[in-house]
This record gives sequence, C-alpha cells and structure tokens, in this order.
Amino acid sequence: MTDDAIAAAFEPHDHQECAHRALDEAAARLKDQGARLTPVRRRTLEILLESHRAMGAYDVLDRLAAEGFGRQPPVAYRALEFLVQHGLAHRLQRLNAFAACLHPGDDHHPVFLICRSCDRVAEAPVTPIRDALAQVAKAGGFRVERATIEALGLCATCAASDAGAPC
Amino acid sequence: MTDDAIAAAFEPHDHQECAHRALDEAAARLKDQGARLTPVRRRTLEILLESHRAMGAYDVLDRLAAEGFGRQPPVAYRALEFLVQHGLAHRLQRLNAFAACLHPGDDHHPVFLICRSCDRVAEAPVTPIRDALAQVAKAGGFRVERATIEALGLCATCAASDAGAPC
DNA sequence: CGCTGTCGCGTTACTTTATTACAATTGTGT
DNA sequence: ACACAATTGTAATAAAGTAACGCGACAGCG
Repeated sequence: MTDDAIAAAFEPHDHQECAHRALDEAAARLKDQGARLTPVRRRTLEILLESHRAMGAYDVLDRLAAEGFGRQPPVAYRALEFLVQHGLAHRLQRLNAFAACLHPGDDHHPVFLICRSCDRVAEAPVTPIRDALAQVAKAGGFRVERATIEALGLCATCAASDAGAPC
Repeated sequence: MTDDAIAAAFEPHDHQECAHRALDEAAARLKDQGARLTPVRRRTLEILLESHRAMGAYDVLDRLAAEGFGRQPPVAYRALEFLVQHGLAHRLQRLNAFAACLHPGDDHHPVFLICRSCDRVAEAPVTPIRDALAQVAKAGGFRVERATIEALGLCATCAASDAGAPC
C-alpha cells in the first residue's frame, strides 16, 4: 500500500474501475480459499464498493432488502462478517460501520483515516505505526495481537475546499 | 506517563491507594475548572476506579440504580460523558465500554492496551505512535485531529501464568 | 431575603445496533 | 438420487444509545 492510496480515496478518480478491480480481486481470492462469493455476499461487497465511505449494517440491509434479499438483520450481518473475515471489508469501530477493503491481499489490519467532513475512509500504510505500538507495548511487557487504529480528521480535498464543507 | 504505568495496571498493587489518588486528583482538577463533582458523578468514577477494567454503561447503571440513583440509561450515560469530557475517564470503542483514567492531567487521547485474558486495560505512552500516525497521514495529505488506538493482546502477567488463563 | 436563570437529575419513550434460535433451502461430493 | 454441510430466510429478542420533558437544587444578584 502506498501513500498514493490515501489520496486516491479522497480525490476524484475512475471509481468504476477502482471498484471493479476490487471485486475481481475479491472473487479471485475467495476462489483460492475455497470460499463462496454467493449473490448476497457479492451484492453486499458491491454496495460497499460504491463509495469510499463506511456504511452501517442497516443501511446495507435496506439496500439488500430492496433488491429482494432477506430483510432481517442477520442477512446483512452475516454477509458483512463474511467479508470482514476474508479480508474484503473492514469494520470501523468508531462508526459502527463497514467499508470495503481496497487492497485485499495485503495482510492487514490497517490504519483508517476518516474524513469528518466528507465521511470518506482511506486505509493507510500500517507498518510504521504498528512498529511504534509494538515497541511501546513491549516496554510494558504487553504483547499486541490486534490493533484498532482509527484517525478522525480532515482530508486534503476537504481542507482545500473549505476546511469543513462537504466535498 | 511512563512505561511502568503499563505494568502497574496489570500487576498486583495497592489499588486502594491507586484509586484514591485518582479520585483526589479528579476532584482537584474539576474544582479548578469550575465543574461540579456531584454524587452521581463521583460514584460513577469510584465504580470505574474499582478495577482496571472497562465497564459497559449498563453495568455502571446497575450499580448506580442499586445505590439509589436513577435507573434509566441517561443517568449513566450523562455521568460517563461528563467524566470523559473532563478527561477523567475514557471510552473504549472496541468494547463499547468505559474505563477510569489514571493519569488525569496529562493531555491525552491515549493508546489503550487491552488484555484479552484478564480484561484489564492500561494506558500507554502515546507520543511515538501519534507521531508515526501523523507522519503517515501527512504523506497522504490528511490531517489527523483525533485518533482511536486500541490494542488487543496479552499482558505480561497473563502471558507468564498460562498464555491464556484468567489472572 | 426572594427572584431568576442555569445546571443537574430522573423519567418516559424511542431509535439504532446486534444476536440467538430455528426452519427452509441450496450446493457438494459420492 | 442421497447424505451432509453450508447458506439463507425469518421471528423474536437483547444490547447500546438518544431525545424530550419537567422538576428541583443552586448560584448570582437586586
């Protein structure tokens, strides 16, 4: 994952292509793992991929229900959990929401940058931060297994446009 | 905040003294700020201070209700929100829970180390990690305003005792 | 003192988020 | 076609969090 990936999430880009590629990659990865990308799961991923924003489980559920899938919470939660477990989506603790992963394949529990103005979410390179965290923890005798790192702030596009207005 | 503070949270210590000092410090700080440490608020802080663990809002509420305070959710949420806003407690996103702050005074949105075995929570020095995060974000044009950093893992005491058994 | 405005508290009612349990169905391998 | 596991649909319920209203305590001020 490069620094460019951060800017990419916040700036205008060929999102069709961006989403399509993520979907293809997801399908390929699942095939390798012998996991099934069923219609609900596929559609759930597509819905998440429509934007670089995080969506609540019930927002996803509404969409699924409108398209003929089940309309009970477990439908959405199951699909989302599946995607998260297979590294195709992430859960944002801070927002009680989910976002598609744009770099499946990188082994990661990434760092998230959440713009408070436009609500877009980017994944940032995790290594330097994870290293710093591991070191600090180690000094206290603590062994880190998983870390949740979510930063709230302002993306370059929003900062440029108005330091606060939606972009 | 020193590295010793991490170990302190996970190892046996004079907790009476530890909690008492935090409470005194809290009272003093609030007085300076002209904020009132009312009975509900004080009791809420004491409840959180009883352990180095995080508690859910409804757990706190049960305790408060049993002691004659109101038994409706807003009672607990208001007291907890007050404590958080005044830097006397923290919210752990990952657990939907709250923990008393043991170092009020340090200006901080600290890093949390959560032991998955004994459920204790420690606050770790934040500077190196925050710096690493800010740098990574800056490279992508993102300005971090607030960061949630929560690590799940195993504390030294639990690791020594059984690599997994409650301590 | 008594007025007045703010703050804190308690309650009702409600919304949002998430899980448990079970039945029906689909897909896989033989 | 058959047995079996995985997946989906549904009902019901739990957990977490918020909005809105009124009452009473308390500080500041004439």
